[in-house]
Amino acid sequence: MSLTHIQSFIAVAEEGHVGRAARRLHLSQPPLSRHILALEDELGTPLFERTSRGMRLLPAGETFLLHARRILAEVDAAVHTVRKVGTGPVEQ
Amino acid sequence: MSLTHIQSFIAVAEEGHVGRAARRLHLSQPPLSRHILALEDELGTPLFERTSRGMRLLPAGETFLLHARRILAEVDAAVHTVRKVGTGPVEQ
DNA sequence: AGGATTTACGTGGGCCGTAATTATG
DNA sequence: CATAATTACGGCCCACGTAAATCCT
Repeated sequence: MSLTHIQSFIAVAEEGHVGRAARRLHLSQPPLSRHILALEDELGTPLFERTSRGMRLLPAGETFLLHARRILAEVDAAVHTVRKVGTGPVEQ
Repeated sequence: MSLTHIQSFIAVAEEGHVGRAARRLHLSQPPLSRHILALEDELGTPLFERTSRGMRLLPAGETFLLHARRILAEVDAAVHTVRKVGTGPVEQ
């Protein structure tokens, strides 16, 4: 599992489409598709239903989406908070 | 930033010592040291004070440690929750 | 001088992108 | 047959490990 995989998952979940998500991430489809497959493999369950028009979230995917967003938000918070603490006190 | 870097940071913070943390992570010192340096670079502030006996957390490091643990806990929760959802319902 | 971190440097594995393949309506 | 996802495959980059250097007490 990696933060990149999580970002990829969120993009595909929101676009419902690997191609569009890939453009949004400035990435080509194959690696993006592999990110999703790797996640599904690691989690031991499919996250999307593959249709001929794209990908739709399964229940497990909906659940993971909530967690995924929380993880990235937490990372963001960490960065911003630490930057503030780091540059706040005297900083010799 | 990567989950690996975060794990590395936590290990060094808890051991107060790159060498011991490296053994605990089954990794050699140089990459581990680079993980910390990369984090500090990305966050724009030092996280540890380097002493001749190891490394001690600075205030920014203490702050980051709280967030780091929350991030990994969130990842863990995501994995376990999704595994449950995935294997729960009918699973045709 | 001893114990620690950090830099140099060469190598191997992993990830990307192009191209080909498969699947589905 | 068109559109979407996936697999094959070649190449580059990044991260590791060994070894050397640096720093501090």
